[in-house]
Amino acid sequence: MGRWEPDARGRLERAALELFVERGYEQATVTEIARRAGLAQRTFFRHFADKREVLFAGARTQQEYLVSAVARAPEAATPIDAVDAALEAAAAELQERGEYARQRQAVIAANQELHERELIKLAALAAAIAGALRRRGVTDPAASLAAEAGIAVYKISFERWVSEPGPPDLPGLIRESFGELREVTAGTA
Amino acid sequence: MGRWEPDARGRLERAALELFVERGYEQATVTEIARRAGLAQRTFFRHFADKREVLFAGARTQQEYLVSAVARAPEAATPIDAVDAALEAAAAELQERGEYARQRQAVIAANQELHERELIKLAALAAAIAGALRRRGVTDPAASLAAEAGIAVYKISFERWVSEPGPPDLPGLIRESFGELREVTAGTA
DNA sequence: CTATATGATGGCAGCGACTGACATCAGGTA
DNA sequence: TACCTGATGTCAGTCGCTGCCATCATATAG
Repeated sequence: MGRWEPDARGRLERAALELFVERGYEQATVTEIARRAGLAQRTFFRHFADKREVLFAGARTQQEYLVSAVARAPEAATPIDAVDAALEAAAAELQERGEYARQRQAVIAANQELHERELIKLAALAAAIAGALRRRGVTDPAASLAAEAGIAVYKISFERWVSEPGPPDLPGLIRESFGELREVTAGTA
Repeated sequence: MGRWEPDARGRLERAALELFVERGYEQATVTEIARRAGLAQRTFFRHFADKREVLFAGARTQQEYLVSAVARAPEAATPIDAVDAALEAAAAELQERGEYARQRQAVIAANQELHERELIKLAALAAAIAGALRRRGVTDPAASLAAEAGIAVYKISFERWVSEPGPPDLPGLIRESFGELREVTAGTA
């Protein structure tokens, strides 16, 4: 075997998730993760900006997917419907890697630092979706509001999905939550 | 002067904000902050869990205020109206310390770590508001959705408030944004 | 086939955030 | 006066993270 086994980045991601599951995020040092992947600590930080980032490598792909999904929604769709459709599509993708997603989410939920990182990724997602809506001609603050509301719906739906025992379909939960949001905001005043 | 000057915590908060404004969050070390407050580095970490937390000391007070404001909303108020009223009241309080708020927000906006911490504080706020709504008899997921939607409105309104040159009233911006959220979510489907 | 350029990696020193353990001091109390 | 309690100081040590330079594998030029 040569000095450079292929897919160093992927090996680091898998080694990290393994160690985080085995003994928790804080108890696993970067040096250990790198060693398990057959690499040096210094190399870890060449692939990931910091220790948390190793769990969020897929965020960029997900964001690009969501943005393109918003862009290709029917021209007649309202902003909120475009966001709904995009999130349901992304949820369907996610659900196929259900086991990985649940394991990863358990690690994140057990650690505040990771929760913070997740929130800022979701905020970036909201900003990207708002941008996609503006490119559809939606003006602010409607674009930002639709995007943030969509992310709120996604957060709540995802929490219900991981917490519930059986495997209900995530897209369905998202659709329901959008409906409930409509009822909640339709109030008086 | 005695060994223990009063209000060590407050001195640390002020020294930290000063240094962050002067040369940025990352360039200011905890040791420097403590020295400017006339204390040792170790004492800083007895008052604040970590370096970021020194900027978020008021979050707990704000959360208690919001929860009680939701609790004392008229019994007939819808969930979203209760959240609206609470946020407008909190915004009025905040606006009185407008100069401090803007300075603090500038520091936070310039640093990603601080932005992350702010987001998790807002998420905690949303959870607390949802709890207050449940105590009013609102069931989930309506309670969570109303709370998250409210926080989304707050985020967007606050951003507009700090970015705009003149000093428009923050409560008014929040009220407007709730109205726009209603229009956005009222879409078809 | 050899020399060289390029990119990925390793090793090391060092800074700053954070923590545990122990000593010290001010103020109150028996 | 002796003691107790809480806030602070000091010190050593771990870990995340970075800059710097050496090293190795592969590709390409010659």
